[in-house]
Amino acid sequence: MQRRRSSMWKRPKEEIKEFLERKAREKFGEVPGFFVRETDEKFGDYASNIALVLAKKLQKSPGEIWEALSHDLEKWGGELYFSELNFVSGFINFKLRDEVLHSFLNEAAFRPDDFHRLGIGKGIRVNVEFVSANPTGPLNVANARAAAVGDSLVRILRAAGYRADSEYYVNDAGGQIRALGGSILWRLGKREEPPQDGYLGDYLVEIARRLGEAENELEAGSKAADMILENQMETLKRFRVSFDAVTRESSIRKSPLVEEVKEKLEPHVYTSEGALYFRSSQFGDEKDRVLVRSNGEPTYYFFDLVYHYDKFKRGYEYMIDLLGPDHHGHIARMKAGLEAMGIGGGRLEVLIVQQVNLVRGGERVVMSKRKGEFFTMDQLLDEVGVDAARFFFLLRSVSSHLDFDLDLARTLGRENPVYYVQYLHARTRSLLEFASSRGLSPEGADPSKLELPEERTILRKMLFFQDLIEEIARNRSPHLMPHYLLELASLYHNYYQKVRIVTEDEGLSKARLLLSLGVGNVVKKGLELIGVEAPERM
RNA sequence: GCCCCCGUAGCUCAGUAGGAUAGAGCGGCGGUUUCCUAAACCGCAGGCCAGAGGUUCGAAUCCUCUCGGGGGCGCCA
Repeated sequence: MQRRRSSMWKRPKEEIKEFLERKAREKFGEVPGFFVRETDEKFGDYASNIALVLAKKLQKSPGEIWEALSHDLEKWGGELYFSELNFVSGFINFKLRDEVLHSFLNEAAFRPDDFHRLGIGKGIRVNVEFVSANPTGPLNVANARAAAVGDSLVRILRAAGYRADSEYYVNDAGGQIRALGGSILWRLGKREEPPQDGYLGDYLVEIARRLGEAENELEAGSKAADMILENQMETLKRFRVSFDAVTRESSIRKSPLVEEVKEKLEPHVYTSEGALYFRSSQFGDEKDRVLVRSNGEPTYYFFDLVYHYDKFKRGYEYMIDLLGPDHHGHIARMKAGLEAMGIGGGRLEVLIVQQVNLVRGGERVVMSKRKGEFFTMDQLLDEVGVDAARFFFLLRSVSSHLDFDLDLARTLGRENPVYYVQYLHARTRSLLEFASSRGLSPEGADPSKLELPEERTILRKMLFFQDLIEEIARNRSPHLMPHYLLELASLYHNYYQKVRIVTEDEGLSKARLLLSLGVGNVVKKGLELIGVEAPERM
């Protein structure tokens, strides 16, 4: 990848935070955790609680802390950054100079591919594993949610400067593949009944037909799994999700790391009733777990440990796994295993992605997994399209159950948030086109002509885009992106309605076009980071 | 019984490494277009942040308990 031209731009929030931290340390020694973050417009642009936090620690009044810092703060940032600096009810409030906002506007307008990039990830390698569905059937809506969240998280981590990779784990070995194979043989008429834990969905009819012939369960199962995996990947590709790596359990089973993991865990195992147990309870799990069954077959858990060890060996500093709510019991034992192997449980972060309920006509769509009746990801995409699906899945925090309103997702209009945001982009583009037909462009515009309070509010919001990327990356909370975009869209739509952009005043028109270009670029980038298209026209 | 998630406006949800007067959308009601996209905008109404204690200068946010909804507790994955 080509190294991008670095810009003169420095993020005010970061600068302010660093300065406060340094100064406070000089004067008071250790500094407890404090924040600098965007604040309500009536207070300024950024606010910090450092005086409150230090006051508590040092048994002083916040006013004394402010007294000690204000002079240096004024001296350092008075020229560069702040037009106003004040101390209200314990908070230090910063109002940025308009020039700072204008400078970011130029970044957003004229460096549309780079204006959002941060260095906070410092090139740290992060592996994000998601979906990892069993290759026994089509992907469902829960997989779709995980795909939307995981893929967006990877995109945003990269924007923040992490070296993030996406990964898909395939459980193409073990009992379920035999069950799948048995189900295929049944469909091929080679056995009377499906296996007890077999798969009864109609999709296997087609798979069996394509397979044509199979000698035994295992052959049928593994070939069918390959076909199903291929179908899953096509669905994901359609959803604009691709993976940097697809790792198969079957290859993990053959890996030399199996022996290595055994050795690492050796000091922490014991045998009971013929099974090999790992003392995971000594590493924070609630009870010990079986690594090797009494029949000699290692458990899924064991291979999962090998798999994570493999990821670690591949050089990842952090491993983020997106799992379904039925896997929360898995977290403690995985961390315990990593801890025992000397990797450290802290390297593994598990995001439990809560369930999805489809809603149509105000009623929940009932799905019966047992009968093989479920709403597939493909059906969802057929019905609402990729953009709406991705946007809707991102709208809620992963820990919340999500009600997906199929009717709303297909609605064209204000009530459908995805169109509301996309429309903003289309609107700015068509505006620029219109202006261009009048010989007007944002090139060389003077942003200081943007004097309306509404304009400053929008500029401020644009500036927060970078802080948003930081927050999403740090807290693994991609759902903040659609919320931000909705807010920005609301500000601009409101402004557009109120103010004429292209007027007789050329200077002012150019400045407003510059603003529009910048807003459009921010929206486009924001949508791109969650995998949603930004149409030029609607 | 134990564990995880959730409980905030009529509905769906943001806000939870404690911070300033709790936000948004939808839905409801009432308005806006000779003008760059009305897939838009404006106004109004709507809250004991499930409940009770506690910690704190300060709690929707942290701790304890209770209630309600969902999910999980296998030598399945």
